[in-house]
This record gives sequence, C-alpha cells and structure tokens, in this order.
Amino acid sequence: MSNKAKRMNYHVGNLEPQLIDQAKKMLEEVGPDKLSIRAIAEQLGVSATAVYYHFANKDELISHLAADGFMALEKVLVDSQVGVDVRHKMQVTSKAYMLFAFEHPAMYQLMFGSQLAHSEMNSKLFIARKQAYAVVEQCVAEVLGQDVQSKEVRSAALAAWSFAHGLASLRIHNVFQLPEQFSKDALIEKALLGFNQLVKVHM
Amino acid sequence: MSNKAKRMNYHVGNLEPQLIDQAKKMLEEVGPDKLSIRAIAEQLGVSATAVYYHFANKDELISHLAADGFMALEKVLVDSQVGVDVRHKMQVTSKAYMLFAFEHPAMYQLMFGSQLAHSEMNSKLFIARKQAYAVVEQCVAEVLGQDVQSKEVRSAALAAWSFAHGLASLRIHNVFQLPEQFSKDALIEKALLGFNQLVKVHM
DNA sequence: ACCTGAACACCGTTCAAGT
DNA sequence: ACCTGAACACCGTTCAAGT
Repeated sequence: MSNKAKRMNYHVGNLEPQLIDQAKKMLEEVGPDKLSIRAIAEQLGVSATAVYYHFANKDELISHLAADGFMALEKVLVDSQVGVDVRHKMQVTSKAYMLFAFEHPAMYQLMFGSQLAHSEMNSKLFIARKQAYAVVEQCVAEVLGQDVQSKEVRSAALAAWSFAHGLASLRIHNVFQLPEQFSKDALIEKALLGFNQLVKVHM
Repeated sequence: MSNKAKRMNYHVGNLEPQLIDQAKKMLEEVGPDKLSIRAIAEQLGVSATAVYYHFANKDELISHLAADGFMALEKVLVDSQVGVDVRHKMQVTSKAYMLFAFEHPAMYQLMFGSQLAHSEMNSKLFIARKQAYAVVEQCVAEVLGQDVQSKEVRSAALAAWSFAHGLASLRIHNVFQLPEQFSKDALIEKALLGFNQLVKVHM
C-alpha cells in the first residue's frame, strides 16, 4: 500500500501532529539544510500546500521542531543531575549536554543554526529555550553557591554554555579531523581535560 | 551603464577572481544560506552556467571563500599578538578571534557552518583552517610553557577554541536575548569574566 | 578556452477553488 | 474547516551548442 493510497478520504483530521512527526523524522535523515516542506507533505501523501493551512510558513514549522528539541534537551539535563553530588554536577550536566548534541546532530543544528537565527521567534520556542538554559544557570548557581541572578552566576553560565556549545558545534560540523575510532565520550573527556589545563592561564 | 551592458565582449578573461569577489560581497549582504550562484552570475552580467566552467559546483566556490576566510582569521590572530606579554596573550588572542567572528558573521558562519560540513574538503581550505588553528595551539603552548604536541596543549587548545567558537556561534545565531546597547566588547568581557568564575568549579 | 540557452529536477509560497 | 492544483519566482546542475 503506497503512501498516496493510504488515505483517500481527502482530509485527515490530525494532520498537524503528523507533519511535525514526519518533519522530525526527515530532519535527522536529511539534515536541517535539506529539510523540505514539499518532501514532508509528499511522504504523508498530502499536497505541499496543505502545510500552509497549519503553519504560516516553513519557519513556523521549524520553530515547533526546535521547541520540542529544547524541551528534550531540558529533560536530558535535569535527568542527568538526579542523585549527583554538587561537586560533580557541573561536569555531569556538561557531558549530558554535549552527548545530546552528538546524538541528535541535525536537531541540534536546527536549534542553534542559522535557520531560526532571524525568524520571528515563536514564543513557545523562546520559552523552551529559556527553560533549558535555566537548568544550566541553576546548576552553576548551586555549584558556585551564589544567587542565580548574580553577575557571577550569569556570566559563568554563559561561559559554560559557550564551551559546551562550541565543542558540540565544532564536532557536528566536522571542523576537526578526528581519528576514526575517537568516540564521543573520548572527545568530551579531552575537552574537559583541556578546560582544566586552561584554568592555569590568565584570561 | 547596466551590469549586462558592461561587457558585451562575450568572454571576460578573469571571471574566476571576479566570481569570488562578488560572492564574498554578496555573502555578507544576504548571509550564507541565501548565497546563490545564479544571483552572483547575474550581478556580474554573466550566465549562471559560466560559473561551472571555473568551479565544479557551489561547494567548490564556497570552499574558496571559506579558505580566504581562514587566512584572514589567521592574520587577525597573529597581528593581535604582536608585542603582547605572554601573560596576556591568551586573552588577547581570544578577543581577536571573537571580534573577527562578530565583524564578519556571514563569513564566520560559512567557515564553521553546515554548508562545508560534509563536502569533499578542498585541500586549500583544509590547510588554511589548520594554519589558523595552529596559531591558537602555538599560543596555548607558549602560555602553558609546554610542547605544542603535548596532550596538555592539544586539549587546552581544543577547549579554548570551543569556548571562543561557542560564544561567537551563540551570538551570531542570536541565541541569547541581549539588551539593545550591549556591545560586542561587553559580551566578550562578560564571557571572559564567566570563564574565570567557572575556574572555581570542578570539571 | 571560455561562455550561453534550454532543460531538468528541485525549492517556498500564494491564491482561487474544491469538498 | 480542511485540503488541492495551478502558478510564480526562485534554486543547483547538466549538456549540447555557440564564439
């Protein structure tokens, strides 16, 4: 039974969630750059223009995907911290962050890439992103023993985020040539080791 | 005199460098995602297919741009270090790196984005990138007082690169909501302050 | 050697129309 | 309310052909 034949009853009822699911699926298959509304619709056996009844445009569809991505990231970060001593919380959270990126590279690129960079910024996405980041800020606050609102915590969270995002982004975009057998965990360990080396340096 | 009329003498002689120049110009105007071979050619008053005589495809043209970008970055890093005390070299180099990114956001995205991520990797680009990174590694080696080949230096350089790239990438992609008047330098200062806060944390 | 034109297979998006 | 078809303005790329 072909995709086209699957549904001859003209309209679907719940096309919107199906579009999002299919988009997520294809995202990880073809990458964020080649994700196409026409292809998504075709896979669902629906006309490309049907998408425009449910979403204003591609940006809005993509924003929904990214928002879900940030919610998933938040969950990963929170889960990584359960039962972890404060002394190790920062490291554990960082690792969880980077692993998320490595395991969902296309989604990660969508969440932090140029597609959303200058779009209208759907408030669902805005909030989801803020909440994911809040986990990082909260963690830094706890570890430094200072208020989340303090200058120290805010700047340290920014630095931690930059560090983790930087490594994730560099790896996902294939910027360094790694030995074939170099694992995700090995890279993370190397970066954390490097961080502790850098500490000896005046910045 | 229109672009089309500028040259009725059929072939140009030096179209290749003109294509690269025009591409660089349009890159910073329209961004890496919307850079188009057809538009570049049209601006030069030449058919789109003319590009394919000089470059195998869009990737190859883009690789040339990125290679030039890495050479420019290398120069910026090297220049930033002249006459600077070793104690401040790391900070100065980091600042220069981030400023380069902020001042050439489209080029920076091209250099580190998804367009080149899985392309054939032109060796000119490969070398240019390696040489830019070598400046960072050299700087870390000097500051740590260890061999460039050492594990410590290599990992610390990776961490430093991740940190600087992360901040640059987050800002360029508009990931944090900054107050309107927040300057490039202020952001850099904030991140460096944050780095020094993070140092107090176990990683 | 260097460039063009027509053609192919894609895009996102709009808009009137169908159910 | 929900979806389609035709159409528009774009893409990158190939290939035979022109100068």
